[in-house]
Amino acid sequence: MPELPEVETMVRGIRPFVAGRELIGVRKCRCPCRPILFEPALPTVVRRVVGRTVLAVTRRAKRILLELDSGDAFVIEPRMTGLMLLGDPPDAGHLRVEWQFAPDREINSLWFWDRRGLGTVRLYRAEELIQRLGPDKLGPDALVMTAHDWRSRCQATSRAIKVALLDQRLAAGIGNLYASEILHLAQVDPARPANTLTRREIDRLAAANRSVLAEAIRHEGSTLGDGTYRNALNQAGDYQNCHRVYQRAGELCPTCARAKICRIVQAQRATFYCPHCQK
DNA sequence: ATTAATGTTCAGAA
DNA sequence: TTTCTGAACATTAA
Repeated sequence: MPELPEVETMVRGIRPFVAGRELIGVRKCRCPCRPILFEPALPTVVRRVVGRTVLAVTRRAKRILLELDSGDAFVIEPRMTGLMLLGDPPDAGHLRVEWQFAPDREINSLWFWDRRGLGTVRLYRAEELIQRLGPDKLGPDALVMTAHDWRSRCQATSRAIKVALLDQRLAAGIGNLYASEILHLAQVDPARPANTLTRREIDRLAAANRSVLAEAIRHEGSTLGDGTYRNALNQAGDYQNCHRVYQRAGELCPTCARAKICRIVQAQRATFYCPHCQK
């Protein structure tokens, strides 16, 4: 489940090895699963990128961008189980794409590995980037949202705040795991309609958002029970050990120690919260 | 051995 | 316009 902290960790992991390198090839791997969604078709991609240099490796919400000196950019969406890898993959059977760089260093390949195969790799022109990833489509990045952003965005919807947090137009980058964690730290009931939050509560939400995401990045993301998420060198993250509520139903609330963590379902997704201290 | 659950995004319906 | 539902997919737990 790569969310913002996991994708940021991937970007930081591959950047030193990829930025400034010249591409000499891109290929789809021969994995036994269905081929990855690749746009445009691979021969077109190859023609447009071979011989180009990767100027920058950046993150837009949960997407990874490889920005080329031609103005084109690869936009990679890991979705559920996608990983960007420099080292060995968790298993060789789900490798999807290989980017090949001029063979002048120890690491000359970047891989996209994806067990479930929901991830996508696209090549956008500069003008397409603005159109398809611009603020109208993507919303402000959760890592840099201000308290003022939070106030205006929360006011605009009557959906439950937990459900609204998953809307990438409201806060780009938050997913199901961090939504529960952020609301618990902010002590806000996940079922509260977003537009009923007080100014004070929204300020707590903004602060909790920032501290949870920053701390999760510091721990290189969360590797859950299935062990899918890995950093660029195929190492697990740490933040699952810091989870306050996520997948901790039945455990005592770490804040109040008076109630047990509950699991409910909102918009067909699991939510974890403390019924005592989240109001 | 079926069946449910997992989570992100998008298309399409309400 | 806004909100909701289901599909895409692979793997595991029940």
